[in-house]
Amino acid sequence: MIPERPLEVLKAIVQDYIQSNEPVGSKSLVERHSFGVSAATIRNDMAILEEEELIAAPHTSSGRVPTDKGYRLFVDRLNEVKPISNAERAAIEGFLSKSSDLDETLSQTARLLSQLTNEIALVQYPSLGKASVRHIELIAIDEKRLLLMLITDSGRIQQHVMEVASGYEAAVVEKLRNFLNDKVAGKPLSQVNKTLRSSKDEIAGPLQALANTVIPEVAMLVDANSQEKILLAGTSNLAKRQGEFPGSISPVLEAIEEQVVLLKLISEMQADQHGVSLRIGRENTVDALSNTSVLVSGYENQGSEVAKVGVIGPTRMDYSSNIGAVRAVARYLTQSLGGL
Amino acid sequence: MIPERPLEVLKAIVQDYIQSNEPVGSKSLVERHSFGVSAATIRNDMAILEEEELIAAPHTSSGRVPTDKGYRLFVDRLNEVKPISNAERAAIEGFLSKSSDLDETLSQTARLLSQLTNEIALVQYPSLGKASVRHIELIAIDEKRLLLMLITDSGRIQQHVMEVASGYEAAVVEKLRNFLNDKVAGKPLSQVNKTLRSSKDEIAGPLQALANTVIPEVAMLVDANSQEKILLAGTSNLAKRQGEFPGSISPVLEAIEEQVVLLKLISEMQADQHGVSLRIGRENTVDALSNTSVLVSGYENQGSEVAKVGVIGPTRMDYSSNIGAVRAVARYLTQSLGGL
DNA sequence: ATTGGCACTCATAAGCTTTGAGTGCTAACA
DNA sequence: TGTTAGCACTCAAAGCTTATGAGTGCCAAT
Repeated sequence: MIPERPLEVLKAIVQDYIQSNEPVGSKSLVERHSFGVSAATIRNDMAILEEEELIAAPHTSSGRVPTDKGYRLFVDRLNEVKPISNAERAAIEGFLSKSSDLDETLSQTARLLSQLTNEIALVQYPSLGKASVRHIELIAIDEKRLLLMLITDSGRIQQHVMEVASGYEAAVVEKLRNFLNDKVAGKPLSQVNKTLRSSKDEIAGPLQALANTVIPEVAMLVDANSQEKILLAGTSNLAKRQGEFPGSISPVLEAIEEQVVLLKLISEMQADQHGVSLRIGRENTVDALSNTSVLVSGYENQGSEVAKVGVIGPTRMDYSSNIGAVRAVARYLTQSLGGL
Repeated sequence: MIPERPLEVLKAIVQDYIQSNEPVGSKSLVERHSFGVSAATIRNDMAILEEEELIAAPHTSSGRVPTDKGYRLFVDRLNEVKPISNAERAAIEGFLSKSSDLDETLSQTARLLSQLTNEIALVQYPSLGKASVRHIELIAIDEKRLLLMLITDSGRIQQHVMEVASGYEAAVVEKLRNFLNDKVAGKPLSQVNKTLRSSKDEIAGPLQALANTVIPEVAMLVDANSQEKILLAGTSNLAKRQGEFPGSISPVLEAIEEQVVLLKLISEMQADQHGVSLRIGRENTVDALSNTSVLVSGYENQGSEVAKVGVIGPTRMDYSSNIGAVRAVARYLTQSLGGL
């Protein structure tokens, strides 16, 4: 087990390094913190930390830098989450109270979070997998076109315009709409397709033709929309921190823009005791993100988690503040969704 | 007037510089092109070009680099637009035929264009200012909530969930929907609010309470959605070209993420004879974009231009290819919208 | 366990020289 | 008049050397 003081030293190293972006040495440590011991003693402690691979020296004789493992221990055991300031709280409340629909709310949230943290913010759209159908709507647009809508209890609304080969009567459309809603309203999305398939036989007479056109489209909507979606904001924040990446930042940006990769990554992340989930450096299975940390928290609707919100930045990020910000934004987002 | 050969020299300089990203000198010019004259002669021509501020020397004795003015002359008078390759055409057709709804189509388009050009792609959502109402829909979600939808002929669908203080009856909702559609269907958005305001008096009896709640929301939807919106893709393409920007790229990214700025910029741009519009370097009024070129083309729906699509990249971009790509994508997008 | 002392390391910065692509100019040439 | 060869000149970039200094590891003393 690592004794107490070396852990304090690690904490100091992480804090100083996050602040200065310079490898931190024993001398500057004793100057900035009151350990009550000399630099030589700190050096001994640092040797222990290096032995444990919690810190590393970029060059034989330079200061030390936390490793991924060091950041991990810092976050898990040494870090106190910094609560957001009143000004920040006010900013969040002001921002989120303004927005009206889901799209608006989410994109505002992304902007807000990127401003609060100075990192790239990500906001996942409420996952349809966990949602239920609130309502299906079928609207005649003109003689040959129908608008099909799928509204979920998470507030997400999906629509699709479809061509109908032959004309149709308003009454038939009405009937089909009622039929569909009877069958699937309230049902979780995952069951919609099955339910519809098994009740196809119940449809008779004039409804049949239209139903044959519409039902596959409903299935398509459900499937297409199980495709998750992520919003990003604040890409320029990464560009500012160029220096913290060994090569170029462009592979990082590429990986982030590749939604599939990101979605897979954050879907694997489960909240810890702080209510957030964090992947540090190489803990991210994605190679391009080996110098970044991903920090997310879930937000809820109707009492259950529907998606994630968080930030991506260099491993050398201000975990204390960012964890606080992400948590706060997730909470306010949950709250704000309740009002939609 | 500038004589013929110097113009040819300018053309060669632009081409070589775009290819190599190195200031180009007289010797390498005569090597790579067959001017039939010696390097000394080319030097004389280059002196003319420099006199006209079409090229400039980064340092007293280095090769020359085109100025914004030089690029401008190149694009306007010397450049042949390179038609897209068959492979590219196939890619465009493949991509766009797949997509179903507007959101999907536009975000696919952005990705596609960024891949074709290796620049940042931008796609503006169809402007509502120019659109008309196709349909207004009012749907009961549950006892206290209504979903209001505004569908425009550009295919854009806007929705808003609203709380209704008191309960209401289905028949009333139905009546109000019909009333609204009678009044504004087919009307341009810009007239919706006025029309509704002036016909408020016609509403009587049980409709009135609900109408008083709904009509302001319609107005809000119309207004909120006159807000334009831009999609971006391929931000990482800029990061790859770091070197071509004097300072950091982050001000550039910031400016681009600031939608208001971008919208203003592209709204000022009017198509030229090629069907595209181009701002080179300082021609962009935005300071942060003084090292970038913005290239856009309009796309149409229902026979009239509804929004723009284009790319942003360093002034040293491949204008020949990019103009071709942007034009092609705009054309296919127009085509694809017709099918939605 | 802690400390002062000390030799050692090595990235960084500064100063210096070399290199070479490229220029502008001039005088000769067609 | 337009073109060319020749030449001195410029200057960024690359390479080299040296100086600096923050920081280390280790050891003997406390």
